[in-house]
Parts: sequence; structure tokens; C-alpha cells
Amino acid sequence: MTYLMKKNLPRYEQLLEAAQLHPDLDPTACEAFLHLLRTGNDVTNTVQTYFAESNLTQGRFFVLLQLMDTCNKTHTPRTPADLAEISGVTRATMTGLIDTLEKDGLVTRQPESKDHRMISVNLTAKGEDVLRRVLPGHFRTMARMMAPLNQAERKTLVNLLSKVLKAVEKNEDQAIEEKISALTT
Amino acid sequence: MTYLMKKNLPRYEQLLEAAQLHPDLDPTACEAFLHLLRTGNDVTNTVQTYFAESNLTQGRFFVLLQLMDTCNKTHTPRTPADLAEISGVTRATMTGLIDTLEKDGLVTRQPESKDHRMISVNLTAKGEDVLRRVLPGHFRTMARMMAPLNQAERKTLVNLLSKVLKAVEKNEDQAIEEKISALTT
DNA sequence: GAGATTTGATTAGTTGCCTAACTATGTAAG
DNA sequence: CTTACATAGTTAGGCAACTAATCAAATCTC
Repeated sequence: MTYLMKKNLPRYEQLLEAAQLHPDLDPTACEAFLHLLRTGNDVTNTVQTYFAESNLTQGRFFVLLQLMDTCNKTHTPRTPADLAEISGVTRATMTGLIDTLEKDGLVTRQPESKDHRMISVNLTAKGEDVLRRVLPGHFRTMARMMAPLNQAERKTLVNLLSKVLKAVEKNEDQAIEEKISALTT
Repeated sequence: MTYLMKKNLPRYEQLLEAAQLHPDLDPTACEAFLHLLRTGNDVTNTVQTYFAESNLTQGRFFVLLQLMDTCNKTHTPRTPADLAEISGVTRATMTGLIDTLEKDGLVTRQPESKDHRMISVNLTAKGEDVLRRVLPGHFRTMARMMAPLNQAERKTLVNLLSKVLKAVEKNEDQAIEEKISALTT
């Protein structure tokens, strides 16, 4: 869900007004936050819509991408746990993703001889085909969305987002610590 | 799902290398896109985690927020369709959201006398309480995430994101048009 | 080397979103 | 006036994510 006005992001004046009532509200932070949330969400939706045409989701696409030869030069075994870690989902979710990909004939599960708890996931020829068919359009979609920004602006955007990302991660760590200290007291 | 490397966003050199193989890949666009997707996703997760503590989701929170008096000065009737439109979800999804909010005693459904197809959704005292309890922390979370950016940087970020947002919306319109023309030919 | 722990994959169950189809009410056209 | 269409809300079913619990294999400890 978006949690933000599909139609109109709140105008800055409205935020200022709201800040009168809520001392904790930082109008410029709120404005930047809402824009980020909204834009990120819309970008995600755009990508999802494009993938849906090929019966893919972001998750399924990313698994295929990881299994592609050019992305896997080290040729480390591609186990579900591996893929889950790199994709940022749980192992349970990865099981589900591989299930559907296998059902569609895009990947295979092969037992791993060294450690019998593990399996190795491999791309089929069909999976490669799908990926090759999807990638160019995906690249063009990315290019189209970033088209209004010139090179300097892109660099600036990356720089600013990196700063926010760092703060978000710090915030997460802090939340975890608080949870731990709450448990131990 | 994130669809991007939880751990490492691809380094720019890797993107350049990949671009050799894929003529459609614009490395700086890709880099900016991935940072946006990743940051947006992390910010969303942070907010979701915070809301979860109060048994809220972004969707439920946003409905409560919309029903709050200060957000509804015009006192237009708050119908599910209204709320769905403004929240950016389908009417069916809004039915579900209102269901759970009603079950928790945070909102009520009241029949609308003028048009018997409509109902009006209203905040209960308990709903107001929850909102008042949640808001300050939410404001502080936003402020914390944007803390690394100074005022000028926030302005720049909003400006850059607005440009991207416009391109994304144009992209959506274009996709719709293509679909229509595909149907009529 | 037997028992406890860790690790990998899966299963079961929940949630929030979606689309499509349905019901009921209101509105317009012939 | 009645038939057709549009609109509001809901229901049903599906999907991708999650957590928690389970099972099997590997590893560590005594």
C-alpha cells in the first residue's frame, strides 16, 4: 500500500499548518519523506506492471537474474538460502518463488552432492529465453523513468538517497537494540 | 518484494560492464533507479515496522489519518470509495481495511441517508486515541530518516523526485495508451 | 561416538493487496 | 414506465510476502 495520496502529495503550506498542531512534525522532512515514499512506490508499480506482462514478479525476475551466467561469474552454488539472502526475502518466501519458477519450467532444482541438506537451483534454457526477452524492455523502462534527470542530477540523487539509506539503516539498528534491551530488562 | 540486492547495490563499474552486453542498459539511469527503489523500499519497511507496534498498517493508518477532523475540514462525506481513491487502493481493498478497523473499534460504518448505496465511515474515540498515540513517533521517524539532509538538500531531493514522478506517470499513461491501441487494432 | 545444536529446505497459516463478479440502489433513454 | 446503464459496496479467489513450526542433514561438544 502506498499510504500516500494517490492524487496529491500534500502541499508544503498544509504541512506547515499541520506542524502548528504537532510539535514533532518537521515539515521539510515530512515533505521529502512523502515524495520519496510516493516516487519509490510508483517506480515499483511501474516495474511490477512491466514484469506482469511476462508472468514475472520482481521476486521471480530477480531470481532469474541472479542465476544468469553473466551475473554469476564466481559460479558459487545457487542455493535457495543464497538466493533468499541476496534477494532480501526469507527462505520460506524463496521456496515459494522457486516453486512457481520450477512449475513454469524456468529453473530446476538439483540435489547438491556435497551437503545433502542443500539443493542447487539452475536456470533452464526456457528461463534464459524469458530473461533475454524481458531485460531490454526493463532497461528501457529504467532509462525512461530517469530520462528527466541529467548526469549531474542523477549523481546528486544517488548521493542524497545514499545518505537517507544510511540513516534508515541506523534507525533499524537502533530499533533492534531497543528491542533487545527491552527484552533483557 | 525488493528485487534488489539487500546487501549491496551494484557498484557503478559493474553496471558499466553489464552495459557492454546490453545495449539498452543506461548505467547512470540504472544506478539511480536501483538506489531509488532500494531506499523507497527501506523507508516503507521502517514505517511499516513502526505502525505494526500499534497493530496498524500503512493502509489502516492512512484511513484513520484521513478521517481525522483536521484533515477533513471540508467535511465531505467519507465514503469507502472516497477513501479508496485518496489512498490509492481499490474499493475492494478499502472494504477489507474498514472491516478490520471496524472490528478493532477504531471506525464505524453509518448508512448515508441521501444515497442509500453509500455508507459513511467515521472515526471513534478509540480510533482518535490510537492516532494521537501513533502520530508523534511517526513524525519523529520521518525526521530521523531525513536528518542527514540539510534544508537545501531536502529541497533538491524533492525537486529531483518530482521530475522522476512526472516521468513515471507519463510512462504509465503511455502504457495505457499502448494497451488501448492494441485492443482496437 | 552419542547427544545437542546449527543449518537448509519446506510446510502451514496469516496478511494485505489485487481482479472479477455480484447485489442493490440510483439515473437516464426510449 | 420500464429497460438499460452506472455507481457503491461487498464477496470470492488468487498471489506474494511474512512468521513459526517441522524435518533432515551436518557439525560441534563432551
